[in-house]
Amino acid sequence: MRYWLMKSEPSDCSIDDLAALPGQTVAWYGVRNYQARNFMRDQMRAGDSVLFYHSNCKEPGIAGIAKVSSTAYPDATQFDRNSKYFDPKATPEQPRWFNVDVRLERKIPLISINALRRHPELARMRTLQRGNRLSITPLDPAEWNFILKNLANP
DNA sequence: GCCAACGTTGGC
DNA sequence: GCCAACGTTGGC
Repeated sequence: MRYWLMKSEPSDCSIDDLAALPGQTVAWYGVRNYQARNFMRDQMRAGDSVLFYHSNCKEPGIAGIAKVSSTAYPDATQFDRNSKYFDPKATPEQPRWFNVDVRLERKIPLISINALRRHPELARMRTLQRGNRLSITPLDPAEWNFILKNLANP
């Protein structure tokens, strides 16, 4: 079982948007970065734990706890001409992009990026590194445990 | 809305 | 296969 941090722009899908969806589950479509795709396609399994992170917004930070609820399957938006995620080079026979489903476990009081930066235990998190842009990053179990124990208590 | 950092593209 | 130009990300 692995641990992940997944970024979502609240203007696109916020934690409250996720909570309002049927089954509180969302297809994590629209990832168009090969490294992030490979994480989903090759390493994610149902039951993996996820930190749901709000990015590119007024208060960036961890907004909830979630779980991966499916293995990866072809991202439907790559075939949709009307989608901004349409990829003319992708075909159903040779899909390029994949997504998993993510289900909300619980919303938590926002752990801001500043709060995360305050803890030396988390200094190695990819999301906190300068210039990091990956929207999906693995977490060390120790980082997950630290955050859950110290920062995400109900 | 600025801009540094990074990924991708495409000419050569 | 190099690398300059370009587009995107995302914190500030």
